[in-house]
Amino acid sequence: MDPAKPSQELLRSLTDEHVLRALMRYRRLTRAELAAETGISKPTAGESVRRLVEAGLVVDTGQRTPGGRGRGRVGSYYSLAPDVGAALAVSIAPEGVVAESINAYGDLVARAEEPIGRPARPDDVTAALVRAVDQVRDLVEASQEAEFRASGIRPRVAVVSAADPVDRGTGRLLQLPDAPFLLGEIDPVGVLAGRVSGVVHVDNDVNWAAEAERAAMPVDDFAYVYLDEGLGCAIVSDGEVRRGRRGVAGEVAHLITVGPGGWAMPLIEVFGELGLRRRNSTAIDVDLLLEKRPAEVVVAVGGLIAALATLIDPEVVVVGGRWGTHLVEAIAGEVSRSPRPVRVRAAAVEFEPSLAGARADALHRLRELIVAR
Amino acid sequence: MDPAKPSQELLRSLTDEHVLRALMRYRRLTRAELAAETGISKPTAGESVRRLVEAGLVVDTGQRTPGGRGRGRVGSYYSLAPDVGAALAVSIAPEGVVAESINAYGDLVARAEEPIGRPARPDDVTAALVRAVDQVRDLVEASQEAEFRASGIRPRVAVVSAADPVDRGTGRLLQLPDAPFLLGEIDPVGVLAGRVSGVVHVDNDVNWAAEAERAAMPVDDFAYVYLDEGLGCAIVSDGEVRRGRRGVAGEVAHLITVGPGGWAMPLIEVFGELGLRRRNSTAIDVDLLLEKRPAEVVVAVGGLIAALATLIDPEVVVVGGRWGTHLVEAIAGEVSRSPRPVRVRAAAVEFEPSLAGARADALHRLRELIVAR
DNA sequence: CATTCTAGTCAGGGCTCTTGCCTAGAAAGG
DNA sequence: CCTTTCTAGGCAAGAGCCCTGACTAGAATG
Repeated sequence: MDPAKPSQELLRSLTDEHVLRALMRYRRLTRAELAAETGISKPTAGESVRRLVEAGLVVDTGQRTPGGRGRGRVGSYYSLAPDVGAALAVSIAPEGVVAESINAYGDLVARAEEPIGRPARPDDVTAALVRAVDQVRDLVEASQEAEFRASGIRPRVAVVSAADPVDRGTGRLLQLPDAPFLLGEIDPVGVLAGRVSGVVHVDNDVNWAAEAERAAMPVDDFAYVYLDEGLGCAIVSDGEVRRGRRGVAGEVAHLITVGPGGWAMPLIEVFGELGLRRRNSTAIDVDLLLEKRPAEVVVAVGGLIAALATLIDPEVVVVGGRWGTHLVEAIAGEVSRSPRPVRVRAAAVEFEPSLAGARADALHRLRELIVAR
Repeated sequence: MDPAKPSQELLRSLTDEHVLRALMRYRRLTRAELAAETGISKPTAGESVRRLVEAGLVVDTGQRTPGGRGRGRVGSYYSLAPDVGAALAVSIAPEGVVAESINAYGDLVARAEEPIGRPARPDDVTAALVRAVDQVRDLVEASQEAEFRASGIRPRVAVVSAADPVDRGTGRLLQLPDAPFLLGEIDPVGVLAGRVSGVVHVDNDVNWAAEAERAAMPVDDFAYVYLDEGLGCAIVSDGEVRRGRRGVAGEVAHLITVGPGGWAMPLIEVFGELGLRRRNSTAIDVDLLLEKRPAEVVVAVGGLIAALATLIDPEVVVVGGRWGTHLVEAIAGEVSRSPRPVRVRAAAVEFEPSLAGARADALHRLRELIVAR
């Protein structure tokens, strides 16, 4: 049965959920403010606060409404208890690992960055991941503010962005045949399992970048094309990132497009054909590409975007990645001359887009955990 | 706010919804059976029945529990009131129009078929649509069973399948440049608006066929490739048909694939190149194609499926349509030799797949209307 | 020091759900 | 034919949740 079973308990839990969400949003509220904010009556809101304090989810901050509000009785501010916990957001890229601890308000509690030497070997990447996460834990532990100390040491949930295809079922990084594979066979779930009390959720960095883009703009159907050392693509349909069966939707290296001379050819081979792949690596040589800016690359990407436009009918195609952002205008021009033109523009979220998406999801998951009990 | 506001009214409506859904499923139940089935207590279930009878949504059938059940007091059977209404499911294809009236149990109440002469001109199609729908209404009206008469004359919702691209916003048929366009500029919403008391929902026939396929098998991510006079493709991701911004996701005629001689070329042009398009029409000549079975067509479809596999990562690609079903094995063989093989099989729903999908959606929408009040 | 004004509580009441018991009434069995 | 058995449905009591409206506590204002 889809709809929840009707019961008084359902009502009560709904009330508590409203109160908790209001506190997540406004950080601290008096009982009266809670009632006004949630639309619940004052006695009911007060009763809910009493329950939640008893359950340890909400605390009296000790703060009182300041005189500045005018006359009247002073109110007690309540907020979420420190031990509702924190979430971990991690970005793993060839340049390095970034780990952040986020509390239920969405505040950044601690952050650590660990560079990775070139070329990135799987063991180095795993080691950097461990160092970054442990450093965040230490930072939280050393924090002066007691409220953070209790909450962040062992995150309740972790969300990881990785710059390679990720298996949707296992969370492991996946080497697809002949496609750029930047990090190697990392298993973030295994590494983090002991350091997180709950779920470790891993996904591809482009999917997270698309998630950040989605949150930043009111478009329900778009594609995010990521053009950097690796090639990536994320699909947002009906307002959600669509990952496909195994989670490798948008792994476009093998998409057949127009190659040099008009031949049909997989996208990744275009770069090989033009001598734009790094020696001893499947990665694209971005510096060389930006120096030469070959028209063939623009045409090939145009073929990719035409395929996206045809198959998923996006409102707009967002282009990101180091060389993607540089060539976005040439690509848009190429697409506008195709038989099915579609709007093309550069990504709106420019700073750490993948981490931004992972962070937003980590916050969302943490809040769900708190509300669900 | 996402979660519903807690209130006593919410509980009551949830109870009523449970009762209504149980009646939709089991057709007739006594109060005691309703309580057992929904898990709600007897007095509450009884009270809900009283409310729903008063609201006119439920009626005492007059039937009583037969002695066959053993001793004990006889119970009264309740079922949905006849005037909860019916839904209309319509399929518009070049061969003709089929219209069906469906009641809230999912029973076929009436059905009419109207052929269309070749070639199908827009006016003929619209006329056939009108005739079919009116004939269904007359059949319902003439029905001996009073219960159907009251319910089906003016459907509460209509779901239409059309064998051309459909604009998601307006429900109109959409001519895409140079793609096969079989029916012409029909406006089913305009035609049916006066004949239906509620919404008229139109979508492409391949999307509906995919919907029927989805209901028939436990797969959340697949693509449905439809190969007939027109070329179509539907994408099911995370358990739902994804239509894209305008609703023309999967209009694959212009997808770039491998053409004769290895040249990159839009899929539809492959058929022109091979002389497989009908004279004075954008449609594919299916008989000729099935006679010649050119290897180039299999290769071109293989390119389409490779693009689908790459971009949306389906668990399986389902092939339907007149020549698709005949060539499915050759296509599967071609795909299995590609660098990203994916399972390919023929569609499971063979009889009127589009109508089956539209019918299921019509039923779903009708039930939602009844439950929502 | 009286007034004003707000946070929080209390009292009363309505509604929904549940449990447990009772009644109606037909079939089964002697 | 009468008693027993057994189930559908109703009734009564009670608990829980939410709401309205009134009241109390207590600080700032003037």
